[in-house]
Amino acid sequence: MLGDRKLRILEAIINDYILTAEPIGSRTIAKKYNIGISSATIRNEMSDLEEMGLIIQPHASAGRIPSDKGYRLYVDALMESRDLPKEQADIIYEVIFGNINRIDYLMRETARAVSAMTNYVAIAAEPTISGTNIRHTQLVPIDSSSVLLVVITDAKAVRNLVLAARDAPCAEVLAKLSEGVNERLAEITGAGLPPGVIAELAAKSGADEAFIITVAESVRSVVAAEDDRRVYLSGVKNILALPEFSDLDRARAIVSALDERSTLITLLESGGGEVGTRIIIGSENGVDHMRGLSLIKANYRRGGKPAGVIGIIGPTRMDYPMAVAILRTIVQGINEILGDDRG
Amino acid sequence: MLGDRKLRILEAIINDYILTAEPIGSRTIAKKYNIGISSATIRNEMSDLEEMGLIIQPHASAGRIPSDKGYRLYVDALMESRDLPKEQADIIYEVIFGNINRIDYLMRETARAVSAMTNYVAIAAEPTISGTNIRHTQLVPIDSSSVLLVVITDAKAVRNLVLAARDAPCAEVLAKLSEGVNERLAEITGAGLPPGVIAELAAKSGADEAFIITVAESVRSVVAAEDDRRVYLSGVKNILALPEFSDLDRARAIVSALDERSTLITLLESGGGEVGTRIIIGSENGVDHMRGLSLIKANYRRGGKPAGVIGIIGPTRMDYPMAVAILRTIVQGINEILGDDRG
DNA sequence: GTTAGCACTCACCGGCATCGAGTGCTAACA
DNA sequence: TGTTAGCACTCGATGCCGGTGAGTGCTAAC
Repeated sequence: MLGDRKLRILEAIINDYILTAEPIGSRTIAKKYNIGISSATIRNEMSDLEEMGLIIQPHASAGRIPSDKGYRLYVDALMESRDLPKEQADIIYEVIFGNINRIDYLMRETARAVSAMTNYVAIAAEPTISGTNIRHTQLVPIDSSSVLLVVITDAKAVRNLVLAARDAPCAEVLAKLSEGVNERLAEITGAGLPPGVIAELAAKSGADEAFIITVAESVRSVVAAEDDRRVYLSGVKNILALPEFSDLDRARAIVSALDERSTLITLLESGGGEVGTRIIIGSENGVDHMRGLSLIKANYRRGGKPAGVIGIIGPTRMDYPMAVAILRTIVQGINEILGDDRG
Repeated sequence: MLGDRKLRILEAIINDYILTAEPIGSRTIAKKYNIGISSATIRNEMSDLEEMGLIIQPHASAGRIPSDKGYRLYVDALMESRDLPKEQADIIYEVIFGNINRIDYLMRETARAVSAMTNYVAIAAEPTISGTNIRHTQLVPIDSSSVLLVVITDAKAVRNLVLAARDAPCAEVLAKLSEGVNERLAEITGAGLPPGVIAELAAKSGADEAFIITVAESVRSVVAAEDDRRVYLSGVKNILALPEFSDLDRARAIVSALDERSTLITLLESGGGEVGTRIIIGSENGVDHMRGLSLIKANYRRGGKPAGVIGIIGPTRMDYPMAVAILRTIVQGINEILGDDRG
């Protein structure tokens, strides 16, 4: 049915299209990729491939381009993974280890490095808080009318929240209250806040009950805030440089989509949160404006729990082997850093 | 020299060009804006205006468009400031007060609201840390090998830094160390770190000297990190919708420029950091790719010190009165929140 | 000083012919 | 039966051409 020769022709079409972004004809294949058969034979095979839906003819007298289905076959069966050249891997590790102690820096610089290396769009996102556990909270005095609440999760994500208070408690009280909140984290973040806990915390710390309630609600709100994750995007300009988006309307649609945080998050959620590298081709993603784009994403983790996601967005004809190799190297590096959890 | 009639013609040209983005001819002015003189007379006046460099003829047989110099005159002398309709002001206040306790939320949502209301690009940035004073630091335990350092400035900006430590001190020690660091902030952030301070902190807290040095260096690095400010950008898509950027190359240049954090920061720095609203027209900004764009920016402040900046980026023919009105309302709202500093 | 009239310029648009890449089909060949 | 050469056909891209209309500058009259 799908003989070896057909596969090699499909591969040739895809490889050429990745390079040139132009429809490719039978004669070109025969000349450039010496498969040892004539253009006429290739024409017959291409006709079959088109019937199978693996390639498409954009208009009657043009060459063929791969369809989404064709790419799917390619990444699933044909593509061979590639190792990154050492220099590139070194750059990645340099970026990662140079930003160890700043999770936001790490994400930002990683996204930057990826977009620079691939010439596609890179996207990085922190994990959602909800679902993971809170490891620690801390109240920090700012001034007489405001207090900073710091929340740290198992995945080392940090959230800050400034609380307004009529008369903010002094540093000592805040320290005791922090301690108390940490001891009772399960209750505070749990379903129904038992009333006894408030009283207990008040007794222990000496803080106002109203203030304690504010704190408790704030901690809960942090956990509940699904959309409160930083998303880092880099390389939008690269998309505009691609020939397939020289149509201004398409370009506008893409930029609009990338301009919208919620779209990005939807995109990153698509295809689930499991481990490993996932490739989402063309219209497989849920976002309509992103038809001509593919997404390669990988989740990184800390202590077995998902800790964030990194993705590469490019045209469907993107260089999948290269992008996958880069993504794998990065996730490995980040896991290495996050993983040294000796606690 | 620059008679009243000439000014009215210039104003008509600018107003029309703001609306239509098309070169405007003498006949149109005569018909649409009944100034009471014929198109021939207007032609003569326009010829004079062009000689003065206030308007430009894009090509021989086209109408005139305002030059950067023309806009300058307009915003400096002709433009009358406008008050925002109540509904719009209400939206702004709602956004601001709905995000009081999250400085990053506040910036993000404000930028979003501004870009939605103006149909231009909105940009918001935290202040640089350096130059302002640190109000408080706090060490928070994460796990056995890492500690979170929280730094709060006078402007309520918060920075987090995860420190790696071979054996992280326990919560109690960290609390004492935090206290000590806060007492000695001036020395720690000052020019040369006196060696006695380290020993003193070690004695007081019981922490390792090596760890204390790490902490001190980290606090100093936060102060030194000029570029460590969050920049929020919203509405890039709006730029692409403008007719003047239907040329793909121009669009690419703009998106590239906006894609680059450093460009944005340069842009926001241009024109100094003083109070009030500042309008930077066309090529007056330092960034070359931004020739066709104007920036309106305003610094907001807390307790008399600069606390960040908000800007609107649009085409040179942007609706300046509207943008200025929106910006003023926002800055007022933010100052109101940040200003309630009873400490 | 203002206005009417006029010749001139030039971007824009639609129509038209040309060109070339690529296909599908048929017939011949191994 | 699979492969190949040849050929007519399709259709987007390119470039040329003339018409159209908006707008100007200049001159002469009011």
